[in-house]
Amino acid sequence: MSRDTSVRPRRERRKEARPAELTAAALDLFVERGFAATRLEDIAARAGVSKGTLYLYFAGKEDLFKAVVREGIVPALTQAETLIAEHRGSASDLLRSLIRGWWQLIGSTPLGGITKLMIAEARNFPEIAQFYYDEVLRRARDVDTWQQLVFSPFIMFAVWRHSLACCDARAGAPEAYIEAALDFVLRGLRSDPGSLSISREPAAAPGRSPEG
Amino acid sequence: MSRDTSVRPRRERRKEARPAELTAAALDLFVERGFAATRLEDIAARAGVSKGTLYLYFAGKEDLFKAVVREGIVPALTQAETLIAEHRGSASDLLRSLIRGWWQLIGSTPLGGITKLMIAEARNFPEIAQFYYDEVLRRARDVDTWQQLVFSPFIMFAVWRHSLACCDARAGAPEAYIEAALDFVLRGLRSDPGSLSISREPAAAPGRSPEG
Amino acid sequence: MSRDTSVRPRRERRKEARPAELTAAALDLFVERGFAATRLEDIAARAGVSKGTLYLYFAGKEDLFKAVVREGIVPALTQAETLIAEHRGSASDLLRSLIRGWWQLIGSTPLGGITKLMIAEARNFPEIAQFYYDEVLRRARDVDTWQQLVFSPFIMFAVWRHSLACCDARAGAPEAYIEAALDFVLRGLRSDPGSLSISREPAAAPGRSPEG
Amino acid sequence: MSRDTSVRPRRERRKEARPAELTAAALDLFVERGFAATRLEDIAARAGVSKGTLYLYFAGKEDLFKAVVREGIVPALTQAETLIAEHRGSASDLLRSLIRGWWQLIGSTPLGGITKLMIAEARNFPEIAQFYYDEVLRRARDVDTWQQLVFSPFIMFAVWRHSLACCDARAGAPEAYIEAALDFVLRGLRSDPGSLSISREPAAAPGRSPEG
DNA sequence: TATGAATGAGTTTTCATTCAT
DNA sequence: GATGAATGAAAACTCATTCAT
Repeated sequence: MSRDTSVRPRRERRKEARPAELTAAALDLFVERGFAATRLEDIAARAGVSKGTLYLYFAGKEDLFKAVVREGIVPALTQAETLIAEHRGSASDLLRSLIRGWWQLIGSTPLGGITKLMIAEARNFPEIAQFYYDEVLRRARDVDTWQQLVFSPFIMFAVWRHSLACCDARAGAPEAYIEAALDFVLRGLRSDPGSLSISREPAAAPGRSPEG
Repeated sequence: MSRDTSVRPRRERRKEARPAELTAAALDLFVERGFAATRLEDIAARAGVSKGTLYLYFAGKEDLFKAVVREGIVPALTQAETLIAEHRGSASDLLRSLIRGWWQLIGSTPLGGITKLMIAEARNFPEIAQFYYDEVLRRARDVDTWQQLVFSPFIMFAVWRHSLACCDARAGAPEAYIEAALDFVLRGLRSDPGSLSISREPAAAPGRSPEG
Repeated sequence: MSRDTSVRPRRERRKEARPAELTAAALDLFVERGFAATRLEDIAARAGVSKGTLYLYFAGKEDLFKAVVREGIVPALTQAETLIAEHRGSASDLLRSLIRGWWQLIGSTPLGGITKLMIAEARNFPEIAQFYYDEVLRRARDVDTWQQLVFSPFIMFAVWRHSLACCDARAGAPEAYIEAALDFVLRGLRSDPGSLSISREPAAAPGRSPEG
Repeated sequence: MSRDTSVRPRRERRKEARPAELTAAALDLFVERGFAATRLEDIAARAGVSKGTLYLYFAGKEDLFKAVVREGIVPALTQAETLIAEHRGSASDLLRSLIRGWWQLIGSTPLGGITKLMIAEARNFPEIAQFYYDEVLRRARDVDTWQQLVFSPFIMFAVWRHSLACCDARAGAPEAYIEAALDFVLRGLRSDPGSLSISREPAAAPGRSPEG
């Protein structure tokens, strides 16, 4: 019951929310400035707490960074897996659903910045990069080169939004881009039946057109 | 002419080469670790000079960073412009030439890291990002959405090589990827005559197939 | 009388015992790590209370420290004075009784660490050091140089047990050491009649052998 | 040639002297306040340098501490060994020489504080304590209990000077104490022929009086 | 020019102390 | 009374920058 929560003392409610508030603040700043250039004090200020409070929840800057990446990735993975598992329909429909779902849950939210973050910090944090690689990228790359081609316009777009987009005066219509990119990618795949094998079902078997 | 240089006293030769040696060392480290996490002392050490020497050629860390980006971009631009200007043939041939040239001169060299660097530092260095955007990206984006789609596999690939590639055990054959990506992209463009307008000549006018 | 206490509600009993539980925990940790290196949180944890509770009984870290020293010293002094006052017999018997009593009540208990604590912190807490000096050391030193000589083996031993003893693999038999030291010291005093004047009575007058 | 040194640039001369200047300053403050309560900035100030300079010579506070102990102990050991090796005469003469030499080189100098430092910090720095124990104390303790008894008046005295002595208004005449203690100790040993075995020569064999 | 010792401002981190619950 | 989340002053440590040599 929600009444239960509303009765809880404010302090306690805060204590539970704090880690998420802190990682949210940290995500924004890490994505914007990078790990080294972000001051812990700024993260704390953005989360509305003092410097010391941060250390009640995280062992240090690096630990906070890891939490940011982990928390940013895991929910996204769950979503994607649900989407794929529940999908009934053609492979190209699946791709469309996946990308659109990604845009809603990740691409258009602060989580979209994680990719930029990983790109920028991968070599400074090999373990985290490995984790990201294993959990997020490996499966896609397991299949074949085409996966990279298929996804790069979308990844590129997410990274762009968190870096050089600030130099681009034109507002841009993200959704329009996404749709155009989908068309483009599906056209690129069309004459290569069997190359679209995101779903691991026979649906994507050689000889079968991705359009189903 | 080159004999002239070889006869010069070593000191003098060194003096002229210094800035380039320093920016080369800085490029490597900035790309690997990012701006904030790179220590000037490490750059100096890699260039084989002392920390103080750096200040004889650059006003400070930020100045060095700007020099790295500028020196990394300008020659690439010159090359690309030459390639485009001298091109005689179909638009899709031009694209192939451009990408292959880019791979040779930029993608496969340390300069390929500049893109990652700009992605990571754009928001910390708005002026440099603007410079990069104006000189490198604007023209391509001036035309239409398709440009992004066309280039993202290649940009993505370059960025990849300087970040998460370290987690990828498989060696990978860069050239094979480039060629596959070219085919993919050209196929994506095929049914949209007129959308390929990289060269600013009538060659890319609507109604004309990229294949010529 | 003691039944009275055992009937009291647990809370209340706790309340009265708290200060002693806290100083006991503090004594252990101050002796082990020194004042500055001991965290209030660790003391609280060892006493089984929260950090805040400490402030209900002591004004702060320094106040707690003073209480530890005071509580550690006063009972010992009372004991020693009782022993001396009640003593009937030779001066050397008194010394034996004193040292053996000290070992039972102080040397072999956590209170033995107080000496080490005072040695380590005297210059950081001049007032407490002065208090310790006035109450514990002055009288002994009032007489003459011999006092120091007589007591140093025992003081040394107590200090040792709380510092470098941890490096000594050999278990050691404390009581044997104490007895050997007593013999040694009494022998050192023997040819110097009158030098043993711990008790402030004429018993220790010149010309009288400590053996009586 | 001393002229050689005098010609050296001031900077360089300084660089060589710095570590010793810093450990000297650190010794004073560590002995006075203990490790945890001593601020690195105070050490630097006492040595006449800035905080950062300290880190050019020592990896951190703990490293500096180790250097202080090591540098304080090693020369003392060398001296003691030379004294023992060169000694010709009775065992009790050797003891007198040793103690007097110790007083001159250690006891009366800042190095005398090392013992207090080790007593206070042994449990916080087990490795250093072990080093101190192995190098300084083991040999003496290897023989028998008597060693502790023999040396405790002197050790105690050194410790005293660096802790509670500040509470003692009376100036005190150190040398007089040392001499009195020597007499006392030798008397304590006298009736136990053979127990004085500091020198490892037959001179100290059982049955032979320490007086030779 | 070139060096590298020295600096000190800036950042992370710790922990005694407070106070709302 | 008791708690423990929150605070912020203080201390360790880093590193861009300066400057005497």
